[in-house]
Amino acid sequence: MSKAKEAGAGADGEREDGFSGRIHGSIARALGIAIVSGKHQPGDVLNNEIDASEQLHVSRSAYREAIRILAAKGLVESRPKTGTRVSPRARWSLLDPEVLAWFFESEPSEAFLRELYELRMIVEPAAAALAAERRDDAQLERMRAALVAMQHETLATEAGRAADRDFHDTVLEATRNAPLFTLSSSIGAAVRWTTIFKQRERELARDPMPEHWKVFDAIAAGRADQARQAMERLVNLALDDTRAAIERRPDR
Amino acid sequence: MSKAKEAGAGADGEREDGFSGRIHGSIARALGIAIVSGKHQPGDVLNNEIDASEQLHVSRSAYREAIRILAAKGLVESRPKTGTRVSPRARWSLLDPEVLAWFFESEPSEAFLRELYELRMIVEPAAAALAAERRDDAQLERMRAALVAMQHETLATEAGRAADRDFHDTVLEATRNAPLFTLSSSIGAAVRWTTIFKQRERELARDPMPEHWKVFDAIAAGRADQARQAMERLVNLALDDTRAAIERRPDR
DNA sequence: GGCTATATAATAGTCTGACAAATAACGCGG
DNA sequence: CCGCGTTATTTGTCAGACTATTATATAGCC
Repeated sequence: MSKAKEAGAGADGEREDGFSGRIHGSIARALGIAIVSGKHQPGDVLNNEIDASEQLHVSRSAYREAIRILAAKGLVESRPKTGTRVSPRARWSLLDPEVLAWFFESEPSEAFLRELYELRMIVEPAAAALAAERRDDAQLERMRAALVAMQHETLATEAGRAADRDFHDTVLEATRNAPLFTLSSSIGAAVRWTTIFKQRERELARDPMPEHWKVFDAIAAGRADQARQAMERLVNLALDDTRAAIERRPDR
Repeated sequence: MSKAKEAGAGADGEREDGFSGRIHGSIARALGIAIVSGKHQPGDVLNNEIDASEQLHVSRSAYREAIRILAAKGLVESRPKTGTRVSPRARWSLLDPEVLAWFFESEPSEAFLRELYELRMIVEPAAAALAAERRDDAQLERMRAALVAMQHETLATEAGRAADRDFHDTVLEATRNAPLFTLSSSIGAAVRWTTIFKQRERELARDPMPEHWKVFDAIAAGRADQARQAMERLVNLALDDTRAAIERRPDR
């Protein structure tokens, strides 16, 4: 009863958007989702800071910090007198992990998914080829361990998915190319959110292990072209499964 | 005497870091550069908000907003009691346009440049191939116009460089792949900062127009493979010139 | 009448100072 | 030696006032 702030509850407070932690973070998230989902279109002007912060029942500074986050990711742009408006899509940092996550929170469009896979199809095979030339023994060992774990756990368990992630991350790390690593890592993580979806749909999609092992073998043997082709098949396989899952459930 | 704030001047204020505009922006920039240049290493803890904002002669809120920007780009992470610390490099948004710009402000390492070109070498040829399949007439016309302008102005003038940018941007746009567009656009812009450098060094580097026209012709003809190969040669050419410029002036 | 300089108003930007919440580190007691 | 509450430090949040910027409207000038 002492702290009037957040006990509030009832019908007025509208900040029960899930978890939270920091207020500015959750507001940025909420606004970010509203933007990438098209609820706020590029060009739209947001409410001024005073009104907006009042409606959200937060202080102006917290709201402003949220806006700074969105601005840093290219989603909005603020200027005095004009206000804060949603930036054109071309400026959005579409590969930022958080932005990507926001996309996947409100069922991304099929077109966007396709584009993401297309990018993955460009980047990951090339990464595998580089990895074949540059990996060291320790990395190779981590890849093998990850695949073994993945095989035992399958993609149905969290541990299995973690192992999958670990394998791909190690491949990227082995390219010794930092920008490539961050890029592909974001995409991979985002796309792999659909793995759960995919898994839920078709009882168990095609077994991905053979293709994974082929990638591994090629990298271990130092055969760049072979690694590239194997990774191409692997991504294509994932794309097929995801596409099938989407077509079977066009629930919106 | 009324406004005690910014008259200050003299030897105490240390915020003359170039242009500015918004304070939080310039502080984010300054800190960002300090981080990407290695002045603040990953793991390092920044001064607490009160001390830091005092040292910079800004309010705590302005400083906090700067930190939010850096956090949004993955450069730092703050938690109560522990403070704000520089994140491991793996979390940095290396492809964010601003982060990239900060890198290029403090002479990026040769290794980083190499990695960027490597990524460009992966992405841009693939983009050219897609563009060959998907471009429409209007885009084709813009590419031609850009190349004509580029040919007249040469890369020595700002107008010429703008035309170059325009050509590459249109190629990317023609892929009709938004993530690919933002990605390659950032890289291209960043790498093209070195064009000035490159141009300054060798009186005039090799004429880039023939390769540009070959890319254009292939895209116009709808020959994906040919476009890919032409773009490969183009990027390779740029890489060679840049490398030559770096080796000739290892001034730091 | 059309153009330019100026006033106006609306908005983000900044500052100050206080209090709240989280949590790592410490110390106390079992 | 280990668990558990206490404390200190730091970020997080709040409130309200004032400043700077700029788009728009207005008035003045040619």
